[in-house]
Amino acid sequence: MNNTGHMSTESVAEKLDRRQRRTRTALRKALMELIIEKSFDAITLQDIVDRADISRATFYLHYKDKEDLLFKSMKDIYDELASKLHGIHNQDEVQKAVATGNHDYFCDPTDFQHVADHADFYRVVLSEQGVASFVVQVRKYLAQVMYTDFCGLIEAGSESRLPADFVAHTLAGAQVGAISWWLEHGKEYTPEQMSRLFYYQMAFGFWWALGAPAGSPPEDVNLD
Amino acid sequence: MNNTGHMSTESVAEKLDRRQRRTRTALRKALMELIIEKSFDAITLQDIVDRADISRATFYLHYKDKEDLLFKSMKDIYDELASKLHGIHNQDEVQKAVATGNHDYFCDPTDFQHVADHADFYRVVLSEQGVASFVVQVRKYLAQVMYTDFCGLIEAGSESRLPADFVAHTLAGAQVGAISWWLEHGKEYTPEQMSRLFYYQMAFGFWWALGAPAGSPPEDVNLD
DNA sequence: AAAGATAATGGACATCACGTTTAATATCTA
DNA sequence: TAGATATTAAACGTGATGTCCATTATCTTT
Repeated sequence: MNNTGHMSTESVAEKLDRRQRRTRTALRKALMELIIEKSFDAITLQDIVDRADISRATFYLHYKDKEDLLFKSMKDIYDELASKLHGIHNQDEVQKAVATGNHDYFCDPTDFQHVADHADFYRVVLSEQGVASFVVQVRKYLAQVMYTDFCGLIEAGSESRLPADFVAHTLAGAQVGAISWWLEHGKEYTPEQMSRLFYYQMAFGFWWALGAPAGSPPEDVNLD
Repeated sequence: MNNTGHMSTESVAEKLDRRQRRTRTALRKALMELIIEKSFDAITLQDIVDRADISRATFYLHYKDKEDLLFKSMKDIYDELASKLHGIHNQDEVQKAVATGNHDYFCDPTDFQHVADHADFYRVVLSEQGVASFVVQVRKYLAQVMYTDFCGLIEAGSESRLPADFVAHTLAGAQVGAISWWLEHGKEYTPEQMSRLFYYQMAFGFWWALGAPAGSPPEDVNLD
């Protein structure tokens, strides 16, 4: 644990010794390969170093254990998504979108495109054989992004009928559900189509989605 | 693995030797205690048998490994939920509800009440320290229940604008998100209130939830 | 290209949890 | 009570873990 910095991989990769870069790359590649072959729990440290062709002693010079490797590997993918979403989802953008009536803002295929780019990884890691911490982290991250959106939306003048963070976490869960469904059953849909399905569903509700008569939603929510 | 039948626990408990009943009860109780104390991965088999005061040899007479014990223990809780939902969610009931305009049917606190009854368990097992297979199983189970509802709803005469199984999986994910949020941040809400929040959110969509102008939803969905 | 610095290596090691086996003991059911 | 069956402690082999060290390979810098 003497060489393991806390900086994001790519950004400072140049500062690392070429040998260290090679080691880390090989280990992460090996883990990603293995994780789409069998469940994370079933992967042994020896599996990883064998696949990477790195000695076990070297592994411990870089990572604490296989969880540590997993988290730092996931961070790469996670950062990629974050950087794609960065700059898009902030209160200014939301208010601009609302002001101009730009629905496309809320119907953005970035998320689904990102998942499609890492389909094998997400399919496994979000599955029953997957990693609980990752599933939950993804949901929380999405919830946070959505919360920003909704706060911007509310700032734009509307008065929320339900707690914004409740809505955010609910929608984040919905998106994880949609993604999981997509990876397992919805292969015929493109990322663009998925984002449209998802937006329509969440924006207008299931009565509309199912073409059923909803009755009038209440003007105010009374929880008593 | 010679004594481990496939039947649900309670129903045939009487047929087991009293000693076997005692052993299994002790082991399941021990696991449930441990699982709310630390992550499932961190629980060792020795922890379980120590807590249960059962010898390790005996454990293996009943269960294959700790995963096996977990799944059979979870099945108790799972069956409890299933039996509560049984009879409520079938196409006849849905059609009756739609025909009589009974919104309460879709706004049923059973799920949230069940979660509240096992709050400690769900809080841990749905968390980052939790068990991926359980999170996914719960979501899939809820999706299946909802799918039945929606098929009944569509049978009742409406024409769906979005794929019913997509809607089901999305809503199931949303409910998991709502439950997780509730267990961590929404303690002030009762199960009844949660079911109301959830119904309103999912039934009428986030534009309504946030009190923002939605514009008109499209009459038909065009995915091209 | 050489020298000094640093990383990777294989191998050995103690440790731990696992899963199985045994003969003896405790507890059930009939 | 007797026979059947479940539980038990103890010991064992196995395989994965994490650490250490002396040696070798590879880098970076000059």
